[in-house]
Amino acid sequence: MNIPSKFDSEASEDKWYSYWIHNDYFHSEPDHRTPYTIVIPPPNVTGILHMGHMLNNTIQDVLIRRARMKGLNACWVPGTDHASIATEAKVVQRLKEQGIEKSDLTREAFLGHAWSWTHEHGGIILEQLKKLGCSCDWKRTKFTMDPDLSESVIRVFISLYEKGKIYRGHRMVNWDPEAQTTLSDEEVIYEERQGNLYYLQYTVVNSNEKITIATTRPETILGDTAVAVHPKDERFNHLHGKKVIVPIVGREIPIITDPYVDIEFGTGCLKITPAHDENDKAIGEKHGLEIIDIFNANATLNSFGLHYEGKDRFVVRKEITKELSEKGYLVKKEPHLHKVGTSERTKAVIEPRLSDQWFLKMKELAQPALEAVLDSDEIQLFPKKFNNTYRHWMENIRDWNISRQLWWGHQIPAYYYGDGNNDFVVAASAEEALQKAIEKTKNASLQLSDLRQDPDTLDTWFSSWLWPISVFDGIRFPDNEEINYYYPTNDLVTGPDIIFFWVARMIISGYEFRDEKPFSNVYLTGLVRDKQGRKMSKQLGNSPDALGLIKEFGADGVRVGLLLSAAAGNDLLFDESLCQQGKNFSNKIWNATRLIQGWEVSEDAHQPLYSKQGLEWYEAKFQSTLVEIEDHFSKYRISDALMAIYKLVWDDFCSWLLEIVKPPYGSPIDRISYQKAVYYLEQNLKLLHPFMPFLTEEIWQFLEQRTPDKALIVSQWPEMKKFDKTLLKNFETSVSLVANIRSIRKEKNVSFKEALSLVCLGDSYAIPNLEIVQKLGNIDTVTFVNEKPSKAVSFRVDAFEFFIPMTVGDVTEELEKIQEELKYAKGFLTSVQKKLSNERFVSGAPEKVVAVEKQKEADALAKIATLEASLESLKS
RNA sequence: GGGCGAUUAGCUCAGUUGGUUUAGAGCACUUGGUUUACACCCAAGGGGUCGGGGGUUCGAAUCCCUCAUCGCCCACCA
Repeated sequence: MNIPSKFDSEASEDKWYSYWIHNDYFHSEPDHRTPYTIVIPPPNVTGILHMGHMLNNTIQDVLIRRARMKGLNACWVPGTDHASIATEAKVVQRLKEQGIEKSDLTREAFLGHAWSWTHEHGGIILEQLKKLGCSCDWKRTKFTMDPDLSESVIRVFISLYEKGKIYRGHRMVNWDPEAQTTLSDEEVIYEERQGNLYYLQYTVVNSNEKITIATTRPETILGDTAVAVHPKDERFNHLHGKKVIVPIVGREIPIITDPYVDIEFGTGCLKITPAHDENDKAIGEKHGLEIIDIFNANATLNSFGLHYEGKDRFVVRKEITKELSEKGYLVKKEPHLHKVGTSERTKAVIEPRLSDQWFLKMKELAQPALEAVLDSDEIQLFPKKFNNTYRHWMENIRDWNISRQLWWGHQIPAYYYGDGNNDFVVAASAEEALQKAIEKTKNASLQLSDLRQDPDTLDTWFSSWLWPISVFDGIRFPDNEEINYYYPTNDLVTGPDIIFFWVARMIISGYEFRDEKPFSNVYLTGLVRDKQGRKMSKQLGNSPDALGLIKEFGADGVRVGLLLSAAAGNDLLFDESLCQQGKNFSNKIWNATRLIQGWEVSEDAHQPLYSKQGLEWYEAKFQSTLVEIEDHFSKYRISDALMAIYKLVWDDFCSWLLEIVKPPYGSPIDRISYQKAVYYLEQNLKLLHPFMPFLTEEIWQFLEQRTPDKALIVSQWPEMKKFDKTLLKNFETSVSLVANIRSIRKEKNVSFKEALSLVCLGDSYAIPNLEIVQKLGNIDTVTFVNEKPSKAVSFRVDAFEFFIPMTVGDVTEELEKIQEELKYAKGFLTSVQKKLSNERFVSGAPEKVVAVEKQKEADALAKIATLEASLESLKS
């Protein structure tokens, strides 16, 4: 069969992807083999593929394909996450566009809309992953709101509640006024913003004295219930126990003393608003202050806002500043840089708000997870520097606010039967809840209709933290075959941005629910940035269209482009030229195949010595590279592994081996060399396959002569064998000779077509791979002499001198070249001798090191002698 | 405010516990190339006082101190 002259990536991608699917190569079932498992970081169900996903999933695919070829039972579980806030926000948005408010809908009706949105957009991203070539076990696709996974979440909630780990608390939480829900601490991003520090005067009751407080949020004075000063701040001693009047509101509030106040900051007087600041709340509790909440859920002011009622907090900030100024309360306003908490999802400014929420106690749960990473090394993070980040978070872990005021998600299985703080039970169903409620209250007359389920849902991460367990149904059936076989999984590939959200919590849940780690290694990728180092974002429009790239450069090209410069944990500055490089590489491999395929094989032809030498060398080269590659993989240095293969294929295989083996024009190739060339091409394809699955499968299937494996995807990864290192060393000498000859051709303008002679000084020097040198240098005769030829250009390899006879008009150039070499050699010798003449080096350094230095000295001396002799003969 | 990590060729990065050439790779660059796989190519080249300063050592890109710049994470200073 003839191979087409161009590689058609698009056609190949569709063809081989369907072929793999059709043959069920991605599917895994427990068997006698050792499992190798990866669970995908589930993307948002309605999300679309971006560069981060591409990088992340390419790495996973490389790992899983390689594992598959190594004979492991490779299982990559795909799936999606319901992403409560993000999805609910999108659905609310869409409804708004249709003129429907969420508040107009019943919970059931809203969920109906959310599900249809999910069905409409859900899974698009999984289809996109297929375009990339991801070999996920699609039959195992999971969604965090699948019935089995949902049931697992509810069970876990109940079990933690029963263990006393989950409690309901009235706390200051992070309120997102846009999504109108609370957020966990991790979902709040602090941004530095330019604001103002407002200095406001409060009049002391029954006095003309005024005190000045400083605040960044003048609108919150409406909720002030005290002014605090430091007990040791003598400026305010006379005011202890007095009261002041809050401007505009006219409320009298006490002056209290608390060491929390920083004497140095602002005026040393701090207004206390317990409803809207966590510290103020603490001080308020300590001093028994009144709590006045001035905001509605959407951060407009409520009736405590007086004439500002109904207006947004930021509008009020402006307007109240004006009023305060007009009425003379505002002393001054100065610019002030401070951090503002914003919502990770909606970007809205977070409002600290007091409310009843569900919390998970973390301190004890975190302990085994902390030890697994930092003490026992049961779980390793790559790169290791993230251990510190991990430690810091785990050691300072705070209780996790797991309730969200959303409808899209897992509804909290708590059922209220009364209005008291404790009038609820936690149960898997309403019926069960009724039983429990009756037992608890001893009130047999309770009806289902008396129960009211908590309207809140659980934080999305409260379901994804179970992912490695729940996808194998290990929560509901802790002893099932699948969980026992696939768990713990092997590698997790994700971004460092979700190390707390997800990675740490999965480790926690793994130990809590399975008493075992969820995975052994965590590969943390970097962020994909644009060429200028900016984060890729929709607003900047600097995020390339993922599928467009695949179309332009081929999935293989894009994969290679992404991986070439993606060291673990390092951000990747993405540039399309990287994909171009990947595409060029595809082209190179394709053409190498075409070359080999085009050879005519002769059964009679003898194998030339150069082919034999070349193939023997390549065997050694391949093996030494394989060692290197395995080492890179073991350290998760994926890009280094790829680069090693890239050089092996491009330089060693194409530029050297194929040029060596290539038969002269018009001649056929001998059978042995041909078979070996094809064999090594196949070996190369195996190494390449995890990185470039489509191209390699296409070529593999083209080759007539094949190893017994049917498809490359399930072929066997090359075995490591012993190899002869001297072959490599000798070949380097040959390479050096060839390079020198080529260099001389270029300098002297001698065409490659013109054969040259090579003269070697000395009679017994065995030039390694002489036949190869002759072929690649186009050398017709080689002679050994004891006298330097008079008309020739020279070069030196190791300590030996070679000549290429030719009429040299001007010896100046030759002289300069030798002098240059001499200068270098002498400089080198000096540095070596400096070391050797140092008494303390000779006595202090290890013997081996000294011996090496002595050898260097001897070599340099020999080379200098040669060069000087050459100079002499040229000058004479 | 605290912690962590970086700083090596024009760009992106290697450089393993200090010692194999006077520091490497890929890309880019320069020069030459219509040889019968590939110009998405071939060949040959140029390019770095390893951020600055100080120290330890026989020997430092590598260890210590210090300064500078950048990045990330964490933290309740109004």
